[in-house]
Amino acid sequence: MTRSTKSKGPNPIPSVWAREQRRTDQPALSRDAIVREAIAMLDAEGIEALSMRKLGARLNAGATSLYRHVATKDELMELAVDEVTAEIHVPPAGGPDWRAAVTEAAGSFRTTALRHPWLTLVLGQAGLAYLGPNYMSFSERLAALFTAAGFPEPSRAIETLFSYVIGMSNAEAAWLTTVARSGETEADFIARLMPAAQRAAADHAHLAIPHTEVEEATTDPAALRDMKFAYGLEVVLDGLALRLPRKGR
Amino acid sequence: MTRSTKSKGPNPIPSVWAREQRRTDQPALSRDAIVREAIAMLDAEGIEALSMRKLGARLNAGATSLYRHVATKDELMELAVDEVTAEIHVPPAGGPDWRAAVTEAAGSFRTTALRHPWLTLVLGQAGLAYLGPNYMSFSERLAALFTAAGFPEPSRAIETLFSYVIGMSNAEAAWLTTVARSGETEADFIARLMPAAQRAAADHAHLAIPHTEVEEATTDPAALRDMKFAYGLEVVLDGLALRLPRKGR
DNA sequence: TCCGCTGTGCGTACAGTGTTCGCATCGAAG
DNA sequence: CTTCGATGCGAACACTGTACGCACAGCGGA
Repeated sequence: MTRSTKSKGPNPIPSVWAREQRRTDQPALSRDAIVREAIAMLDAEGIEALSMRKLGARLNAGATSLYRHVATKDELMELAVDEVTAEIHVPPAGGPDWRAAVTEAAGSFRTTALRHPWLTLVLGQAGLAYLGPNYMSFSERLAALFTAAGFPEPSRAIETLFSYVIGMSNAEAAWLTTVARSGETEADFIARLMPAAQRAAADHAHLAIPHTEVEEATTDPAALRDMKFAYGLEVVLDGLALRLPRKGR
Repeated sequence: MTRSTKSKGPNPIPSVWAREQRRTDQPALSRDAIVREAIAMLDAEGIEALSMRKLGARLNAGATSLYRHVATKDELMELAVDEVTAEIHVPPAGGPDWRAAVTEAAGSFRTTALRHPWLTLVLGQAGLAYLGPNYMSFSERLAALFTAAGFPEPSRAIETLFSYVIGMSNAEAAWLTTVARSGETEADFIARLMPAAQRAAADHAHLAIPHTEVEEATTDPAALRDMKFAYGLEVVLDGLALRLPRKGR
């Protein structure tokens, strides 16, 4: 008994009293808490800053403890995607103005994608597997909307529209991520890069940037982005409207 | 001299003769060779299988030797993107049928993106920096095409169209990557997953998959994808055509 | 012929990553 | 009180991108 107490253990003094109580102030480790914190980290620090160790640290837990609630990091990302999908608002089907409803849904997707700039990246990385409940109900509501609008092949129309919406949102999110990393405001960032951009475009006859656009980009870049998105959205909606069997306008 | 020859060195016998000649059979290490091999690896093994060590090994070189020709892995990816961009064919501006020309350019982008399924991922990851020469000339040719077609704001039209094209291609590329990882043919993969998909859609009234589509998906899935892409492309082009000042049809 | 220089390859090392394994500890059930 | 399943976690493994400094090849000039 008087043998040296193998002092290699986690506690220098192997006494029950020296050991700290289990912390119950923190809301404990649970799948939901993990996903919530992961989303917060992704939003704040970007997609490549999220590591299981850092996430564990923020939850006052060891890195490997997370694996009791989540099979793998990829699965965690799927859960995060599904969680965030719930933020997208799709108006109920059957309203009088299908274009307004679809515009609302598309805009809601965009603002969600810009609030969580990693969303479209993760969505694009895995071609499948996103059959989470929130994602399913999002799809269902969209399908209902387009069916009620009278589209003979609603899934085609949805695929077309959201290819545009996702593509555009993804580009915007990537841009905003770059801006955020620079630490400057968007307008300052643009102003600083403009000379280089114009020098690069100098050799190409058709790439000149009109003065009015330079003006707006350095004044209210967010408004310019809003307008660009709205423009493309109208284009796609116009094209889709032509597929409507008469009278749907 | 009879002391034990510190056998920790790279060569067991530290003799000039034991050392192997510098290999000159291999075409030497150069930036171009590195980029070419990187693209080959990306195409064959996917984006997350590319590591500097494996790439070095394939070039009969040490991992860190690559850094003499390439500043960082991100830079290497930019170079790969630009290299691959040269494969996209954009018809010359001023032809009689702008729709056919734009359709050709969009289709060429798509096939390139499907041949290199990592393209859209990398494109989306960095919002900027892709001002490589090939990418610039690609943009220039597109701008020329849309300007000649008579669009008052060609950059808006291009942005709209390619948001759709990139969004759609990205989704397809991700899907094909998933299929490839399964080791099955696309049709088999679909057939195996269909029951699960239908079970998942059972609770949602508007998500049923029409029988004709199930039929085609399990028979000639590539043709179905072609058709979906073409459908959305026509939609967008119809919408764009409405912005043409009269007579452009 | 020799010297130094510059460009190139690379072995070693560092700080990180996702994930596995086995041990310690807990609350609840028998 | 004992037993058991669930949970936390330290250590370890096989990787990753990349900085650093040494070794050496070829070359221009003395």
